[in-house]
Amino acid sequence: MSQDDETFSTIDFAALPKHFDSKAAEEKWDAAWQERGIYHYDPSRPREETFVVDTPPPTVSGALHVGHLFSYTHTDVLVRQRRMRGQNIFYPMGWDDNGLPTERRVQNYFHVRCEPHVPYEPDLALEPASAKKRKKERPRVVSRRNFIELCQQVTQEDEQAFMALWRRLGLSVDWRQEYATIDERSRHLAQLSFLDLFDKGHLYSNEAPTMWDVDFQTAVAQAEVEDRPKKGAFHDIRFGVKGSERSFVISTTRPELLPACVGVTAHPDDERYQDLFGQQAITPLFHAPVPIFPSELADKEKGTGILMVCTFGDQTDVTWWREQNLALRQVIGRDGRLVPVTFGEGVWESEKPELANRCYAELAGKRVGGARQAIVELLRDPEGRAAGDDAPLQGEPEPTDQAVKHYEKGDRPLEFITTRQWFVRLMDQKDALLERGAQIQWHPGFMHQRYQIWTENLGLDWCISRQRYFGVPLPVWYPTDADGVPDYERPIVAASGALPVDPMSDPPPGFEEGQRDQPNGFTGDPDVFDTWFTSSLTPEIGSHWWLDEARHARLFPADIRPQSHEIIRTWAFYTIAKAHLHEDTIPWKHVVISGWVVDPQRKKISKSKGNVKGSPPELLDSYSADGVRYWAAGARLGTDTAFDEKVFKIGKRLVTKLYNAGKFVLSQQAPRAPISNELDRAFVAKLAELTREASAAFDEFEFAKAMMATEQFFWASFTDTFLELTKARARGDFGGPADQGSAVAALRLGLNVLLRLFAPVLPYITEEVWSWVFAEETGQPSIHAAPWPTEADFADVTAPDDPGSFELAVEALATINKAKSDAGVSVGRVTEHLVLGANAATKDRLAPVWEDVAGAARCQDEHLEANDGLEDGAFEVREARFAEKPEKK
RNA sequence: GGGCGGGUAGCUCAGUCGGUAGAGCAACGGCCUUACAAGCCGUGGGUCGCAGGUUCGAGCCCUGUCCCGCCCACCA
Repeated sequence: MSQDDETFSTIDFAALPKHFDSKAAEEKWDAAWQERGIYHYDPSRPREETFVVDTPPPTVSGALHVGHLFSYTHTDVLVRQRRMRGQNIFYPMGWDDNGLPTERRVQNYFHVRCEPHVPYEPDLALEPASAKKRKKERPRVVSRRNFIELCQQVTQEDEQAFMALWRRLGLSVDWRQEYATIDERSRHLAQLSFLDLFDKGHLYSNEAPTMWDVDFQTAVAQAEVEDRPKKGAFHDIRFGVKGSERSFVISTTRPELLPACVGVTAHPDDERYQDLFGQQAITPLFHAPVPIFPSELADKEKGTGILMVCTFGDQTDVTWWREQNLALRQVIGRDGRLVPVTFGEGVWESEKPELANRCYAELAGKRVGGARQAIVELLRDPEGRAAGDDAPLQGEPEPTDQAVKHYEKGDRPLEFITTRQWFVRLMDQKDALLERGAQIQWHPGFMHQRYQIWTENLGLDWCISRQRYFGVPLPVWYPTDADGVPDYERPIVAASGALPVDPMSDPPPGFEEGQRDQPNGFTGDPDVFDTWFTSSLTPEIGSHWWLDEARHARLFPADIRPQSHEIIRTWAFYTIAKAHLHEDTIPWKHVVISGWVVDPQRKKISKSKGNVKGSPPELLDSYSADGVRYWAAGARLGTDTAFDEKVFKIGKRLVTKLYNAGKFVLSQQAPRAPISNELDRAFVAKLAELTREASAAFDEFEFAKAMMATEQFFWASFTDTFLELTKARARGDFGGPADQGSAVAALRLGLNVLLRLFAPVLPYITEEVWSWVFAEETGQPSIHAAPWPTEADFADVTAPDDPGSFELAVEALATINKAKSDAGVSVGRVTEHLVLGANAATKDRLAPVWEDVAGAARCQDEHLEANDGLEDGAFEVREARFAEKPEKK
């Protein structure tokens, strides 16, 4: 590098490698950025200068896929632009290692099973289990605390790998702000959240029918439920009426629930059944008398219009059961099998207990599917009838398509099973939560509706307890009476100073460990939280809510929550609910929703569908981090994007072009001079316009628009045109030192500004080129700490005399190039003689930039002629003679 | 069943206030040109899903409709 006051400082062109080594640059610059701490959050700066990101913690249970690269790049692009605008960035990274996927992995990896009731082993040291061991030996039983420690051990390796990938992708995360959803602080805050909600009266526990997964054997929340299409069949079954010859036919898709029938209902206006209301129906096979009542919820058009109410077939059954105060006959057990019961005893009323028990013996112990087959056979036998002469089953089952509720991670339909669970009251907060949603800005705006619809349709309080082992324990114990029976109505909640606690290994306040599960002692609640109970605190985990009030005040509410749209009903919704219930506020100002990466068939790319194309490391190797980021940044928020390798290639090409253009511009030697030439000033005016456009787009979170405008300008207005037009003058082929200096100054300003406009999307190549000259010249060692371009960058350059002179020069050169193309000669061929026509006005306007056009066309003898037949701004080559192809050396 | 988003060149996508349809890639033709052949110059390519309506004028606004994707819905 040479430098003095008289000339521009330049690079030695020949000293730079011919090709840009992106992988080496990624290693070099990542290390430099970490070392300089340019991503560090500065707690001393005020809140209004700070931009707080509530980063989604990726699940640490598998590998990251291309969808992660996509959406995390979006956030990073926004963050980098804000950083250049001078904001103090808080950009943490969390790891979601809390939940079922990790639980499964740890079980497999160490060949262990968690059992909350066994004691903690402080010195437990396990090795990964061999395949042989997994096959031959029974899994080792460990305490919940040990299980959590094993999890942390397993996830640590993955977290290292994830971090390496994120850093290579160029995410400008402050790694000092790392957290995991199972780490001590997250457990602490999740339990604090429980305590606070408990104190405020937003929590309750009760024993009630809850959606239950029979495989995982846990309660699940409404948000974790999805409908799946399933083939079912209507079974028409004849019921009797007590003390009457009357009968009626109900239609059901779940005949196996017949023993659980506790009522019959029809619409109050249904004339077919009005005479039955108030009477008792008799079920076939089990001959249980059940009340017949009217209900607006019954649909006259569905089935036969009259239906059986069971405990429990669906949510409506639960409603009827509550409203009508019906009996509870729970036939399906927690494992999904029909439990043994005896008809004629207790709630299991029957007018023919002997027949009922004989029939039920065919069902007991079977799963739902088996029981259904068995009961259909029983129903074909006239012996079980409750009315009429024929068999209870009327005709053959009629196939139908149904939508059946499933746990999103489960395989079998959910059942409603009565268990004791903890709930957060949300049904009384719906209006308030809708109002909170309206206070947040959603990008794109229509995503707000997803939130609204979900909130409006919310039908249940939030069930937060899970009968799993790995997770954050509920900080609750129950006192036991003299018989050792727990009193669930008087829960003992942990003291806030003692958190985090594990009630299965820690005693509650005021008790000794020796009193555990003893009469007049206590028992620990073995359940853990729904993972969303912790995940919904990510803004508070980042801000250290309650643990550091001053920090919390500076970081909460956050500015942006980036996330994908399928978890609006879970992550976004619960986070809003928590901030509302805890602090009576919104958790963030903006929600930024990325779309999905889809395959050419428009299906979401996911590992389970097997349509994942390239692994992230492969993509980064093939196309460089900048190339991958280019692809991601080209997608608007909320819009799905096709996985298209062509786009990665274009990104890589752009990186190469920036490298080459940078080398060229920064190796031009010339006397220092202000930007004075007409063409240069016209170019700068366009550059200023681009800057305004890109800045405005970023203000609206529209990074794709900003990048595409910059890219368009870079090729069409910089490398292909301005650079070609000024090349000869920059070399000093004509004009004086002022003209030459003006050209080089404008080229450098153009490069400098374009690098900064590209920097949020292409952090590596822009930093590389920036480092050659601009870092020292501007005193900004990193482009990522340099200011985002503004009007101030162009303040010293006076406006062009003719704002259209740049376009005229481009058009004139294009006209000459076309003549060369038509003549089959390269644009580099010397033009020995040229007569260019334009109308008089256009000719006069072109005059100030004509030398540059002629220089770019390599003219030796050029003439401009008036030709009033042409339109304004149009040119015509009237005479041209090109040099012979030079001899090859 | 309700709602949201999309449908524009072979492909991926822009399209501002309603004012003569754009870019890149691909294709085709030419070019080794003192930054770059990982490049450059040029050429062709459209019933804007379909049908109506409003308007002097519609890719854009209104109505209907088809297709794709997604979200939601009490599954008798």
